[in-house]
Amino acid sequence: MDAMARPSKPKLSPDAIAAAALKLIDKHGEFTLPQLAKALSVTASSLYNHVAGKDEIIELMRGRAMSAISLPDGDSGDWQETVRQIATSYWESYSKHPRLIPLLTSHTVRDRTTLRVYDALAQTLAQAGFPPADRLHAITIIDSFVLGSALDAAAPEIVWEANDSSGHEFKEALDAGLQLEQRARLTFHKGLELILLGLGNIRSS
Amino acid sequence: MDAMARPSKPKLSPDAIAAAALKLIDKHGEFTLPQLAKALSVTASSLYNHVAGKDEIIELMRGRAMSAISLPDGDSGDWQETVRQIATSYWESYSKHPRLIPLLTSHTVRDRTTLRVYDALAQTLAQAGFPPADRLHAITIIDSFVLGSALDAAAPEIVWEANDSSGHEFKEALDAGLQLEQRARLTFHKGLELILLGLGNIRSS
DNA sequence: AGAGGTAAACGAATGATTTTCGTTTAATTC
DNA sequence: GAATTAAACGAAAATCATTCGTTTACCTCT
Repeated sequence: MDAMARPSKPKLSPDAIAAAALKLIDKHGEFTLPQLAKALSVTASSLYNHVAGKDEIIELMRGRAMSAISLPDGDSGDWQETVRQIATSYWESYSKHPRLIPLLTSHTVRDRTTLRVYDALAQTLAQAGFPPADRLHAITIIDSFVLGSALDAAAPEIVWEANDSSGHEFKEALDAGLQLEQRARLTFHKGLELILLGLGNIRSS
Repeated sequence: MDAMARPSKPKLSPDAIAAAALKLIDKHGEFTLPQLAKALSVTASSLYNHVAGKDEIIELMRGRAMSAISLPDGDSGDWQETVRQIATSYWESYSKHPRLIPLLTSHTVRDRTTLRVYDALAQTLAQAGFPPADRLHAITIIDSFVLGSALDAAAPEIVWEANDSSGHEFKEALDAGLQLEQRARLTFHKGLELILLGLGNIRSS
């Protein structure tokens, strides 16, 4: 029982690695391979038996977040309701791990399940009568807003910490705000409604 | 002329460092101190005579991007036009260096000029009659969308590269798109108009 | 004009990180 | 039962951010 060689049951798996990494991200906002290895009671080099490297671990975490998005099965008849469900689930999934987002933004998408979301949106909008060009605009607008909102939720509160030189109009607005978490959710929904309304107007023009 | 000690004219300055770093970001999407030092014909340790470290260099780049945003002087009377100008300038500034955004998102804001933009928005909305709570919502929605849109411009085209398993509705939408650069700008403006319209409706309700 | 202090470069060294490689041993397959 | 594969380890290389001591130019004060 001295030199640990191959164990009876594998101690690692891509999924276990991703889960442990995500736990570190949630707690510290970052992770290193030594940290991750220690959390898994393993050496850093052992990880390479299951993943190609750090980049792949990040992609695995993206996959976890994206596959948690629930997409409607059939056509509900109300495209706005369908888009609302997709976008909300999208946002909620990322908001559960806000500190993961900065990692993802500096990284090229290689994940397969990611496209699933765009496909669902495209299909819904197509059925609603959006021509191809408008479809792309709508998807991009929604995607931008969801990502931006989630990023906003990830940003530490200090971002909004008004200093002495800032006008009272901004301070006043800040005081009216709720806690960060509640505020982010409420603002997202307000913005989403606003966008859905606007998209409806565009379609019928 | 052997051992380079203090030169007659300083070879470095915080501004020169930030400019060189930004050039590296634009080209490679990242930068290391050895790279940066080589670009400036200097050793890495010399940088520490002008900046506190890598974090401060990133903050300097944020400052460059934010101070490039032009804010309207007085009240134009049309709050929507004013917000449009601010948001557009905001977006344009970041879109000139799209690959900088991921760096900034994983970083706490320490920059002074950043608040200037939020202040201008708050002031404009206050004059337009938005109560404090609505003001915060509006600012957050705009901020989220601008950042998300700029991030979208930063994402490499591969993000949208539909694979075999994706539905034809999405592929069709992609084919209708222009080049990445043009499309990003057009979509941003469409989305912005949509939000401005929605904010107007909210206000008068 | 000379002296003392500060500024700004360098090179070397430190500690952390990602990644690769060779070795060992358990499990599986023929 | 022999051979191959899988999965751990430890050691070592490459790169990075940062610190430190040294050297020398510039500036100020007397």
